[in-house]
Amino acid sequence: MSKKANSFQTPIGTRDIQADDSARRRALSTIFAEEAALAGYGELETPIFEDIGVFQRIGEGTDVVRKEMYEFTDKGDRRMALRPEGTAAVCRAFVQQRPTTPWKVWYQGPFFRYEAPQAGRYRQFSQIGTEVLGSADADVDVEVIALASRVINRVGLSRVLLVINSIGEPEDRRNYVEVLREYLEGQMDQLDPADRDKVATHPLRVLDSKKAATRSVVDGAPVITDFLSAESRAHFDRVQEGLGALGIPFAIEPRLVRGLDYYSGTTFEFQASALEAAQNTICGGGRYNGLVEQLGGPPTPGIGFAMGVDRLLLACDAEGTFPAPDRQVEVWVVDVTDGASARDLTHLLRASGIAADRSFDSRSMRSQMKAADRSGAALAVIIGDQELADDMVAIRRLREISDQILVPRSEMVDRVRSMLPEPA
RNA sequence: GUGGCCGUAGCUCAGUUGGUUAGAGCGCCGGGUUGUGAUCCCGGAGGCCGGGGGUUCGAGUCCCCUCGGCCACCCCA
Repeated sequence: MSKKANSFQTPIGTRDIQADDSARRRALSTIFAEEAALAGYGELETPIFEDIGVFQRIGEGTDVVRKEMYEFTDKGDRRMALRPEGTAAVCRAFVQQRPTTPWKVWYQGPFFRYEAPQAGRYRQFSQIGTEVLGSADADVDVEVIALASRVINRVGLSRVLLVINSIGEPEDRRNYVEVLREYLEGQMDQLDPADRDKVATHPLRVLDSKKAATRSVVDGAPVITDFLSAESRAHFDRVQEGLGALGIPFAIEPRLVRGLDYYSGTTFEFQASALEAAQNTICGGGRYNGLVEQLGGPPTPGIGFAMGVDRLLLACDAEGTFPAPDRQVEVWVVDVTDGASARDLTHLLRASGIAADRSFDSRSMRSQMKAADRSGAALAVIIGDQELADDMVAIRRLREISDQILVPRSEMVDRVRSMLPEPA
């Protein structure tokens, strides 16, 4: 909500992500990094902003470049844009660095799209993804899909559907689009009015319309899979065979078209059925065999996917899985003298690898004990005037009724360690 | 960009047909005899009722504008 005129809040569609949420995101990114490393992928960091031309290559006709980019002119009069997605930047990096192929990378970070926010959609959002450049082998498609699948399984998501399709090579698609357009033009008056002008500009987009009227027309439409060349067909068959061999369930969806113009060949999406919301695609990707060339590189096949972190976590919430990790401290140091002991002992505990915290501002013992209890710490280390004078500390178990023990200050770390429960 | 719903304490909300100093729960701070928590009891801080304008003797309550939030379309992760 808007506050006083002289205060600020996050821009529309952005938010502050605090402790529990950020810890969860870090955990997800750790899982992803592990799986990527197991499959031989290295992390690639590209700039948050690039020359706007890099992103314009993802499709002059797409909304993403037409009206959703955060564009600006820098002080050197260069036209720049905040990155709206990851693939184009990875291809730019490939062209610039010319690594040996196959080049297998993964990336993570914030992306930006100027859209009206809604469930699972923000202006600054977070994606984790991979790209493989330089191999047209269908087994790469399988490997990439398997990686996404592994991550989805590891966060505990079970109600997820993998749908795949092949939209063929450009020639296949041109033939298909021609037939599709003819079909749609013949049924123009049956289509939902909102979809009619797409027939001329983006007939493929009509296929995934949500309008009931349009859907019934689309149900009878010719399917792309009937227009694939023998080569595309064989590739797609090999992908299906591979997924079957790895035990990854999937469904073929001939109407699955993806929104970015650079896609060709295999396309796929993981859809979370736990999400009632309109944004149930938690991961989407596919092949793009012409993008590197468009960015000034040699003809190079590529494939990759992007996972929407925000949506993935929404799906986890809906399934009640992947809770935020514990970030409780193990020991709370209560010091009712002048705070110097708390200062020194928390430092000592931390240096010994034990998570420790304390109260500040000379709170009363009662207040400090309350804080200790609330913190979730298993133990309280207590120092009063008596302990200080005797060079001792009291250690008390929290979260249960117990007596406290008195130990020499020099033995504190060892005693604390022995009283702490085994790390999980 | 279009449409629907909504905007009262840090959080979740209540505020009767417009009527005196705007409430609750949770949270926070302090206290319940001098140094001990999670229960209980007492007390306290904290709101120009998102902002601006209007109607009225009087507006958190009605009207307009604006900003913001949520959701949907569109698009996409």
